[in-house]
Amino acid sequence: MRVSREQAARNRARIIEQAAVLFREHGIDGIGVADLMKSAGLTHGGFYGHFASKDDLAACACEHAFAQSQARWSKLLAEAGDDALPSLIASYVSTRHRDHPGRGCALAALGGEAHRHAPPLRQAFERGVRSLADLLARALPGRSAQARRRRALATLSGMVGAIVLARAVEDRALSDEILEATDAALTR
Amino acid sequence: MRVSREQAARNRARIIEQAAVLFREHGIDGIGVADLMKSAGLTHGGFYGHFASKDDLAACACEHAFAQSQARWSKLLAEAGDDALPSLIASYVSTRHRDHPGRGCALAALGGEAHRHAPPLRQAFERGVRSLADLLARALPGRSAQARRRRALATLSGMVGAIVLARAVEDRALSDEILEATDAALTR
DNA sequence: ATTATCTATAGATCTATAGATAATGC
DNA sequence: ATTATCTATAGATCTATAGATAATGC
Repeated sequence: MRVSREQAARNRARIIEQAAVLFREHGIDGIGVADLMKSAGLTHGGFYGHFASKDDLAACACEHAFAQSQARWSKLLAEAGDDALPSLIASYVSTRHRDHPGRGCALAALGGEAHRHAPPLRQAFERGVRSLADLLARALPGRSAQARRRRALATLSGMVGAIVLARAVEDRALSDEILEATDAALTR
Repeated sequence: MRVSREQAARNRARIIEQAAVLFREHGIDGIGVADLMKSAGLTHGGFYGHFASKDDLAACACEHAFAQSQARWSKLLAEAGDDALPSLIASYVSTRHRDHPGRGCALAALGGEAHRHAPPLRQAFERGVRSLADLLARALPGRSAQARRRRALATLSGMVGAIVLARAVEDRALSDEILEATDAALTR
């Protein structure tokens, strides 16, 4: 049963959206094409009409996830006035973010496996790091643009590392402690 | 062809050592039992005489990797005198570490996928975080033990995040910049 | 006799493709 | 007629197990 050209485009967008969630939750190697398509309400055979390969979709899904993060960060930074940066950091280094990888930052969810995948995916990660670091740099204090950029990259490292560690440990109390300590250090 | 009890114990140790390298390089889901056994010079059928499952080996391999990190950190901290902490941080947040995940920190290499595995593995990660944070806390300045512990957890977040991000991006210059900026911020 | 390892394979994946089907859009 | 999707499957994995083999260790 064929659908309209518009519906096909919506289907493609839905595959990407669902993949962006499921990849972040299970890892790129942790979920198959059949399950991705099922979660978009399609059968797996139709996949290759939309994407050249699973890695092609993975790159599109990461691009999508980074665009969402960028939009969210921009909005938070524009809204929050003087406390913009601390409130962005607090919302990133939070139990809510830790507990919902599917809707969270792709750097934290998939950063560790990015280097094992094809160039398009790694390039999506690079653009993601650049754009998110740029947003931080604009919001950070600092004499020169270079000093702000350096602080931005270091801050991003702390944010990503805190979520990775908080998700990795079993004990909730230790996990909470990692988040609190990192938040305090970065907003100091 | 059977081997002696001692040789079997050495074989088991070699499987764990090799697995600790290969898991950090390829991810736990990224390498199979057959390849792990081959790299230890054995056939895959013998695997289940040594371990209950692949996840059982993964927990042992992470435990082993953390023990190595702990030994390395202890040695660095004991040797380096006053500059102990900055030199530990510099050796962690380095291009050398970034470029050799197989011999590097398991938190950076496997932290992102730990939460998708069985409890024994996550518990190994928890013990790893605790022991490495303890070593940092002892080397950090700070009025109270609690303040040192908080600074230790935040420092660990920054170290792990820097390696994750530096490995994820394609461009070497950006990758180097992430490491330098994080090193500078953490040793400031 | 026990047991560490080997060969062989079952059973369950997973990516990708081939060909059929049926609705769109010229 | 074109094409988006479906069914079915090829071919390559991967974990785990069963049974055979051969050397150790009582």
